[in-house]
Amino acid sequence: MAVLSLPIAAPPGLDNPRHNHLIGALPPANFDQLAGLLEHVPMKLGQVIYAPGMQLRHAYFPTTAVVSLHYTTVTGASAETTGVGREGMVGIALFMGGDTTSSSAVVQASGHGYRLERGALLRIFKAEAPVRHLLLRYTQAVITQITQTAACYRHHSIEQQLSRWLLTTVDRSPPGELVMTQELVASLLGVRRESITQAAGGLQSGGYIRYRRGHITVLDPAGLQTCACECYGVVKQELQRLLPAAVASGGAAALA
Amino acid sequence: MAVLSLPIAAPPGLDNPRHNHLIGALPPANFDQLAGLLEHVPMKLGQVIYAPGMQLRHAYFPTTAVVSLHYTTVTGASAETTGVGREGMVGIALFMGGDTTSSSAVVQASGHGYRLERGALLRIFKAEAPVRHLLLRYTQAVITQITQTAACYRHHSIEQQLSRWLLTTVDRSPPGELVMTQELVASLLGVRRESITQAAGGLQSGGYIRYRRGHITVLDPAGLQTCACECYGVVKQELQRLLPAAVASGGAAALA
DNA sequence: TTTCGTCTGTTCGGCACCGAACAGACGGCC
DNA sequence: GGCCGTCTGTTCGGTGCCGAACAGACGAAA
Repeated sequence: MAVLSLPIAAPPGLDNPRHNHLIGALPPANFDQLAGLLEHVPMKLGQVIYAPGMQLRHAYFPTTAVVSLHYTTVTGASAETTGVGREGMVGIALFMGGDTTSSSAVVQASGHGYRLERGALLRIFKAEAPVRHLLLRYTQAVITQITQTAACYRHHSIEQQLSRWLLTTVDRSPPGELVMTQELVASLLGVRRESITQAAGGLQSGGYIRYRRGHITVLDPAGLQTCACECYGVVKQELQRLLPAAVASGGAAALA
Repeated sequence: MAVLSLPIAAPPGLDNPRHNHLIGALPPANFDQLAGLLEHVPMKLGQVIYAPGMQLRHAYFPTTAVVSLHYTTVTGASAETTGVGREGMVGIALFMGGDTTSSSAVVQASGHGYRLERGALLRIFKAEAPVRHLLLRYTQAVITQITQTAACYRHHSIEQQLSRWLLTTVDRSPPGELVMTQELVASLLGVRRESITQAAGGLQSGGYIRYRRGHITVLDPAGLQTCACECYGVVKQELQRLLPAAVASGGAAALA
């Protein structure tokens, strides 16, 4: 995966930890505890947040960046299991007690985020029940996402999966077009680039999306949802059920 | 899925909560707290522990039964995302805060287990840090399993997946043959019954397994592992790393 | 404007798995 | 021992995706 030097979406001065929905959903007292400990970080396309077995030292809370969590097989093939944008965090394994995972986390769309040092996270997770509940409910939502991804990989067509992935990624990203080559999308979904070309061609001729050389725009989210499998709606509804306080800024498409 | 009336493996009198590895890994003080609250229950093939959206009232700790957690699509197709035997528990959503899931849990091999009422589980989860740590580390292992299943569904052949599934299921079951038709295995893996017939035929002629009308015996676990993908080893190793105290009774095959 | 690298579109054969239909065989039950 | 339901084996065509190879097109940089 090539590391490009793209313009960063939001200038640091305008960014704010509360733009991350988990941070924004914290009770004021807990937010004040954390505010001074959060470190603003740029997150660039291709940057590896963690690799399999790597000891995590920080949890990351994206504001404008999007991170892909995926597993790479011994033969080099890979498949995304879930993604993280402003609605979530990277580094669940820290408070679950494992400290590492067999997956990797790579930045899939450049942007910004905030990170929190491991010790500080564990301290507040242990001491503050509201924070613990928030993070555990988010983890439950992540489990739903991975579960749905597994079923989706088994039963749904590439066009359905691409539609779902586009809708989900738009929900996680700042408004506007996605900066994303077909090659990258293919490697995230674990399929050939040509298959994405074909599926995307179909979606484009249907008027749902538009793309040109690495820039994808979703024109008709509601229509795109009719091309997607149920997985998009299931995951989104579950996130809203589990974290109502954290999803104030709604996604692109209404629920089915 | 037909509900058969099969002979139950272990007579209740000989069963013991500690046969479940999570219960067995509890510190003595916490075990004593729980012992009187655990209710011994038979778990019969096909029994639905929970369905999507159903409010959970108990967590289940199998001793000899095996439970399959799977998602069913709107078109009726299904795919297992993880399973639970004596190494784990059913009902993670209770302490994660969601209370329900979009998946189902169905008994895949008859046997026994113990169940714990929701309120009691939440009380001890909240009050006892050692119990909390144990259950969260188990949850982390489950996340690894679902992640691996997703990647496996994407990239590995049915024969590899069947090999992995057999090894995993043997690890979760009491010693001896598995009572399991090809039809049932197929519905768990989300493939056609004929595909299982073909893959199982290959494994049988290789001398790795033997089966006859619903009874499968793994003859050569180590050999079977060479037919399986890496997923089996990854998941097993991660379980051992996260829950060393709970995996005293080792599985069928040595790690690669 | 020209060049060149990257990204996208297209084609061809091949394979794994699907869908449906059917034959045979085991084993419980009367 | 014989019946019958269930489970297993086999076949056929169809299709979705893969693997590889190559042509064209956009756009940044010279």
